[in-house]
Amino acid sequence: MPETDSLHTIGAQLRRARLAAELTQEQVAELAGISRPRYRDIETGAAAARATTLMNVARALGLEMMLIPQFLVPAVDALLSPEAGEDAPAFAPQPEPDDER
Amino acid sequence: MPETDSLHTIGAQLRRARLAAELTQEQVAELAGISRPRYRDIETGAAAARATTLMNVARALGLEMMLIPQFLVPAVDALLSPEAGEDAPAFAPQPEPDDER
DNA sequence: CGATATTGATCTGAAAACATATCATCATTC
DNA sequence: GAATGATGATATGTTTTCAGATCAATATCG
Repeated sequence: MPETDSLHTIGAQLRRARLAAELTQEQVAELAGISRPRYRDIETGAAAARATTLMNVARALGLEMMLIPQFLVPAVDALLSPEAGEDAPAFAPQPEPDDER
Repeated sequence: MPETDSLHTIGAQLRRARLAAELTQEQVAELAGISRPRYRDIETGAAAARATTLMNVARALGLEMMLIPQFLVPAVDALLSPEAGEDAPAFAPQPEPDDER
């Protein structure tokens, strides 16, 4: 069970959110403060991002990274399933200046 | 808002889950397949883990990493609030968030 | 057709996450 | 007080993420 599966799952989720928001890879990368090639690798599952990078990318797409107790995952999935694909309502791409260096 | 806040938030969450499970840092590190110093840095928020590493750590603690649409975060938080986290009965006694419909 | 936009891909080099080893601190317990 | 166990911390070296640049493939459109 290579963790490449997890990477592809995350990437697919990001891609769906990105297309739903009608953003290009470059725009998401810009919002998340990373380069386009890097975002491409994350979205295609070619490479793992850092936790902080993934959080920035997720927020740029109107998503939030959360740690859920495993026994509550079904309940959360139930919350997600009905309106998972809702065309994004008020989603505010904030410039989010971050990433020290 | 530096992302060190995010790291501390995640770390605190991991620590709470670890103590609830009565595991040592070394045991969690072993379960997650990383070294103890590395897990310590993650738990204390001293350093960011890779997304894959964070997922392995989370699973070792009975947690699952999920990407939640931001507008659903309050609902998920409500699910988590009662007694998030430890000795898990097969299903949670949900206090029925008196949410209208 | 030619121009533009989006995405896929590769290369170089720097920065950060990793392992491993070692030592310090602070409890607890004998 | 000495021994044990858990945690904090530092140092060295390897691996991987990252930026930035560049080029190719595939649309889409005037």
